[in-house]
Amino acid sequence: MNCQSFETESGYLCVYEKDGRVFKIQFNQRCEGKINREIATQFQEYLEGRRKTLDFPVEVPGTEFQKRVWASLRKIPYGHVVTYKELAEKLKTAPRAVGQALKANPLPIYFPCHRVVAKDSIGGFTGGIQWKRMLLKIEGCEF
DNA sequence: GCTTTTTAGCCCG
DNA sequence: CGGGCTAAAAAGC
Repeated sequence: MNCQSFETESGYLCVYEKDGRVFKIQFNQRCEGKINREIATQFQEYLEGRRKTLDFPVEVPGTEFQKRVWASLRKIPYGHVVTYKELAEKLKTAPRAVGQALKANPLPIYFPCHRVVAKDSIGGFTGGIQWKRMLLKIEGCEF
């Protein structure tokens, strides 16, 4: 596992890689370099199973609805899963709309969309269902 | 702008 | 399995 941080024209970028797959994470301008390295460390610790929550300030682009859904993801406890339907009921919307919003998740792991599964299956995950399985496994959740 | 299609779901027969 | 429901976003007009 490798995790690095860079400065780019639009903000800071954190890249982490495992098993040949790459996640790229973009941060807003307000993140200090010091905080940025701290963030990279948080991701690394999470992937090694030594950290349960990621916590740092971030601003992501999205509609009001999407941001509301993403925020709600962070209330799902570590190692716990909910279904699209349960989340939809909580947010007073429809399961498919939740799926749409999760698909647009700009910051996986920080917004733990892998903790949302379908009623009778694991559901989807952008960039590979293997990631979802792996992340759940890290959290000790066999699915 | 307004209309149609698409979607990481779900339920019923 | 196959349709019908559904809300949001994207694509089409």
